[in-house]
Amino acid sequence: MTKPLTILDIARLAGVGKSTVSRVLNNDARVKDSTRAKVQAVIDQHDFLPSKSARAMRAQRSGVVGVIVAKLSSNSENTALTGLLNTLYARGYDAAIMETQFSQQKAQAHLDVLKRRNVDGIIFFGFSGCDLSALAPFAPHCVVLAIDSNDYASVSYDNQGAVTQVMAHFYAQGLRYIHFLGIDEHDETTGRARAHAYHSFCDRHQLPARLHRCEMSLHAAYKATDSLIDSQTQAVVCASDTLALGVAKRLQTLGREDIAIGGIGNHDMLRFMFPRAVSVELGYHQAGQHAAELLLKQLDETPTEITHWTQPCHLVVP
Amino acid sequence: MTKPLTILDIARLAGVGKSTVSRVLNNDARVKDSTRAKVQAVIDQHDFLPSKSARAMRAQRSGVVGVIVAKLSSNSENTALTGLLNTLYARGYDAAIMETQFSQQKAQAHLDVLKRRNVDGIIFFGFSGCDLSALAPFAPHCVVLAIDSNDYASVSYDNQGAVTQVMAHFYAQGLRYIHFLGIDEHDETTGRARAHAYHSFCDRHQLPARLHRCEMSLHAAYKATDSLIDSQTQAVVCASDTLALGVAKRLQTLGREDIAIGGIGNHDMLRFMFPRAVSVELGYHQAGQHAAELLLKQLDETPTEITHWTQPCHLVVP
DNA sequence: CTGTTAGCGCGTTCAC
DNA sequence: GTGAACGCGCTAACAG
Repeated sequence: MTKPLTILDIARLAGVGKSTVSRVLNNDARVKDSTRAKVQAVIDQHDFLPSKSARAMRAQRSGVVGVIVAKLSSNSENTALTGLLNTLYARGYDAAIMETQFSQQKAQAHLDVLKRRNVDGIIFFGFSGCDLSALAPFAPHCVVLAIDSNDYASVSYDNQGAVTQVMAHFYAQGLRYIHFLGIDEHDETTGRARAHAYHSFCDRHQLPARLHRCEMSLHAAYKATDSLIDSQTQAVVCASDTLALGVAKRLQTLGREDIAIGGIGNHDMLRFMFPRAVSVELGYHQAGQHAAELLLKQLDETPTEITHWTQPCHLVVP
Repeated sequence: MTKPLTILDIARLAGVGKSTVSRVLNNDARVKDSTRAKVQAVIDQHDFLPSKSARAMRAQRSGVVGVIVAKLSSNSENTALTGLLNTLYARGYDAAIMETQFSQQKAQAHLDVLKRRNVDGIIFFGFSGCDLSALAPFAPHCVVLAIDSNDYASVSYDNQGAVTQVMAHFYAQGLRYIHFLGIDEHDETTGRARAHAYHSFCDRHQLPARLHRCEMSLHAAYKATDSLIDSQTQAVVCASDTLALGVAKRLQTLGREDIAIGGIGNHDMLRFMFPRAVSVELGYHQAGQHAAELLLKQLDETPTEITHWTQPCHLVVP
């Protein structure tokens, strides 16, 4: 493990000054072609790589964006993350990814670390009960994903549209007894917004509304099914595909496969296990990309206004 | 957005020298308590955070470890990642996570970036067909996960033991016609090692071996089931829980629920959808932790020998 | 115990 | 076109 070369070593080897090497590295036009070639040759020969630490210190920008997610095992989050990373890589940025496990305390700790790292920006995956005010020191170089915010740029999912599309689908099929399984109101998006869209649809179309809530887990949905359905039930719409999987399993066990199932998230597993179920593609991947693009744009040109983007969704039928 | 304070600002504000502030920051004992308190007060008051870029440059170590994974959406990988991250955070390291999507080319590009970032070490999640030689510049500050290597420290899963445990379980139940669904031999671990363990068990116990291979996907497993089983089949062991889910679904459709199912990976979904299936917990989370610990140990004390660790596994029955 | 000094590797003025 | 000199924020070595 030999000590890595510095820009000065290259300069000496090429018989030029430090700054000339620096210019070559940064594609500065003011270098004679022959000199450039000579320097480049030395660089290639030793495959010299300029230190980003030094560059970061000098330029006051690290080329790193901090990404704070709640849970890497979440399908929505890791899908968005993949889209986001590709966009960042393409622009020469790296990501410092940190996981909060839904703990506001960990989020705060991570933000502190990211501040010391001089990250150029932050992408924050919102979760139920998170405290966005901790992002203040980073504004306007941050984007929040999956929740709305008045204070920061945001990319959110179309919770309202997703539920409405599933409901409209069943409604168009002539179904009228459509029940809904959601999660705690405390959750702004998956909990409150989606339940609200359900009620709203029922009102508009004069449908009998019947809604239950449970924990966001397969088992909870499974158990909640019995108290949600009755002999009239024609369809169950769920606030997420995880819930839909739980409900579908229970309905299968009960032999109630006459009941239609709708979910949100377009999870592979739901389509595979219960092909008859419908789901809504929320566009996690694209939302991730969009969040990254938004952040990068903010880094380039200090923004005039706070931007909000709602990711379009679309129904996926068998 | 006011310009962040530097250690010099703090020194002036506290009426001391730069290095005294530095000593306070690094818990150097040689500071009078009263002075320390005075400096700390100023630090707290302005919630000053020392720049890691500068520190990295000075210390020639960035406090960052590069983590290269194949696919964030993989259950095994993101589970291991979570374990790994917690361990790194606890020791004050951050992770630069990069995704290869199984592309060796991307892996190489990521490694180049990580080298310029002066990362202190690398944790590389092995995938089928990956070229470990690209890690050479980082040795001995790297650990590979999920595959074996003679050249680098590694943490691998007990592929042999996992298959053997499932087989032994079925064998103990008196089952003798146990078939196996695997993936391409080209994959060293999930493909070759697990198939080999199957054959080996059959030989030892004089069981008729019947093995098929398919792509690693729910649908492929679903379709492969028909040609794998026959009227005698008593159990199907799968090289992964994904395959097991595909097979189980097909068997359910066929009404062949007399056939026992065994998988590897202890995936939540398998246990929920098919509670009668058995699976093996490979210890992804712990393997991730262990990989991080191994790397950190190597960073502390330059290692004498290349360490290899096989993560113990255990059967999970209903 | 504490202040002063000298770099770490690089980019960016300035002169030449 | 090119090189020398300076400074980014911090830590280590040396004085006091």
